Amino acid sequence: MTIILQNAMSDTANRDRVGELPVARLTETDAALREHATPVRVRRRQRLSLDQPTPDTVYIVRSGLLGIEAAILGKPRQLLELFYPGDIIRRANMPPLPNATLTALNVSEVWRLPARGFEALLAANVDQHANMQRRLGEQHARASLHASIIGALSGDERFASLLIELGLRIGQRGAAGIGIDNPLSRTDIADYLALNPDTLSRITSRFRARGLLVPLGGGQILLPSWEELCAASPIATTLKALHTPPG
Amino acid sequence: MTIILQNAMSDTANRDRVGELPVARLTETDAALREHATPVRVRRRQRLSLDQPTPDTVYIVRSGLLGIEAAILGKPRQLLELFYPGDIIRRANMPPLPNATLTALNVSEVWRLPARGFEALLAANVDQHANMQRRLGEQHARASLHASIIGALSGDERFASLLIELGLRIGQRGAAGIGIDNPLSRTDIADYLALNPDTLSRITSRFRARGLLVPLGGGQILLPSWEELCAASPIATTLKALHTPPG
DNA sequence: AGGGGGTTTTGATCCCGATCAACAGATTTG
DNA sequence: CAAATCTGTTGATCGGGATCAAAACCCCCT
Repeated sequence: MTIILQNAMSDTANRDRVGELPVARLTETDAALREHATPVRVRRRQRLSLDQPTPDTVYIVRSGLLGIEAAILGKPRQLLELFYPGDIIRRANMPPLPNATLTALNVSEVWRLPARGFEALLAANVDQHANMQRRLGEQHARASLHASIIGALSGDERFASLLIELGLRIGQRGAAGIGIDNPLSRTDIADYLALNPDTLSRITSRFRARGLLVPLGGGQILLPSWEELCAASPIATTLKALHTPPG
Repeated sequence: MTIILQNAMSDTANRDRVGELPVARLTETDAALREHATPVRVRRRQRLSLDQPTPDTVYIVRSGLLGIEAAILGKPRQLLELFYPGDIIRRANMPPLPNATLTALNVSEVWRLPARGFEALLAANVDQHANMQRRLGEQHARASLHASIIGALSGDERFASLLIELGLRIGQRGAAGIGIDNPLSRTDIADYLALNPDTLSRITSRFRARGLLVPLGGGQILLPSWEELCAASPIATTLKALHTPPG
């Protein structure tokens, strides 16, 4: 089982992804952006300033996974949003909470460009503008859905929803199920789902017992039954719509 | 106390608002939009379709208060987002949940325009584009903050946060405190804060006992002590930043 | 005044997830 | 290798909000 999965993962070229490609494809749109952008490679856990160097910097995710962390007063840390390849990150789109920081949850590459340059690029090209508008719209929808998830779903349902999201985004279909490489840490997941780590641990045990989740060492997990997993989340179809590219 | 408040409210021209004007001012930007838009006047509780008549219709709020309602499966109905004058509403920015509908929470006026026309307008005018971009960014930030509120704050803190938001947006400063006219129904508030009506009732009783909230008949409420109210929410400063116009 | 239907309130109880504490691995450090 | 530290697990207990049911209050009627 493990071997099959690792084969699938080492074979980067042929892997049959469930969701989007991990690295955004380089289209003409990207090429135009690229000219004005500074590529930044970040390691795991590295923080990116949102207020430096220019007042409003725009980041575009090329590969990897990033997230916005914030904390309210004496409340536990929260992971407000996850960013996947193609996503657009800017301070103005995030709540002005103190200590809001952009953190790489995995080794990632982002393109940094000043807000002015970004706006100018959009103005110059109609297609590009529509494309970015669509992406920003999707991200808004995801933020809104996240509130819905946290507000209405039980712990188990929230966790199932996250697994579905990760499966669609960074999952790789193997013979034994869908494998996910290098996911969030336990604490990250707890902060994202507004649960505490203790509770999350109980939930994962329950999922393991139900056969929905198989931990393979090294931060890799396997989802043996996609159908059952989807049945465990009341918003599976919505997640599929939001996390699968329209193609 | 009541008399003072009603004076303040009947005197529409001179009222000293805490937050934004209830009706967006008619700037040049608006004038350009106006040419391509169909004004729609809606009554309380009226629903607006988001998928009709064109696949992606854009609404711009001119006055009043609207909200997105949605429900997950057997879960209780949720109020995902509130829209104030100047806000931009489009289907693509909302999660593709079944039964997601745009509802007027108060008598309102919106401008309806087809997505294509909206995009074309933005492309034509740089200032307009920047302005809309800023508004959409703010709305995204509010959606994200809402997830944060629901995920991290207690019932009392959530309610205090909502009162602060409403005070900033539609509150009117009077001698006895800040008055709010025609707020959301009990159920609306509960759905927005991800609480159930029973719990919300207990919270309001508590607020009344603490002297933070005075109900005046006819859907009007009074916030006698703005400072104490702000102290009851850990995100008061963030709310002020998001719900006060930069001017 | 007296109904009648809806909403808000209140009381009693329950349950999910938080909290606290102790322990087990894993990783780092001397 | 052992000490230290961080992360994840498990058990016991607690509490905030949910749930259910009944009473009180509104508002509109005629």
